[in-house]
Amino acid sequence: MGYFDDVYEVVKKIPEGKVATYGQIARITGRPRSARVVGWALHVNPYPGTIPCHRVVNRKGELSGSFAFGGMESQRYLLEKERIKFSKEGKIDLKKYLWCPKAEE
DNA sequence: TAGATGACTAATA
DNA sequence: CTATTAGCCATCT
Repeated sequence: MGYFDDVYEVVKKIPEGKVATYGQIARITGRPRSARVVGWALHVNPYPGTIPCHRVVNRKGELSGSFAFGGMESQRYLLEKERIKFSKEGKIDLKKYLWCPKAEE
């Protein structure tokens, strides 16, 4: 399905202990303005065992509000399990945990 | 088929 | 800082 596959390819590459934003994935996939499509791709999430949706957050580093895994609790749990900590407001410190694909590749 | 919706972001005022 | 507009593409009605 076109663009969705690109999104999945990128999201699958997110290493443990790191998070990525929709906009970031959108740029990597070559569509800097398709952040919505990224969100939709994760929303349908056809490969829940392959797509680490919990590592994808919005630009502010917070959870997206409508999680498709079993609630944001699961997302928070999974992230904390990967050494990612949340601030009081339930946000992630992007300064430390934001994935740097350029450095990875 | 056409119009509206959605886990978003960036630019502009 | 907030509010509004536009852009993207798959899916639903």
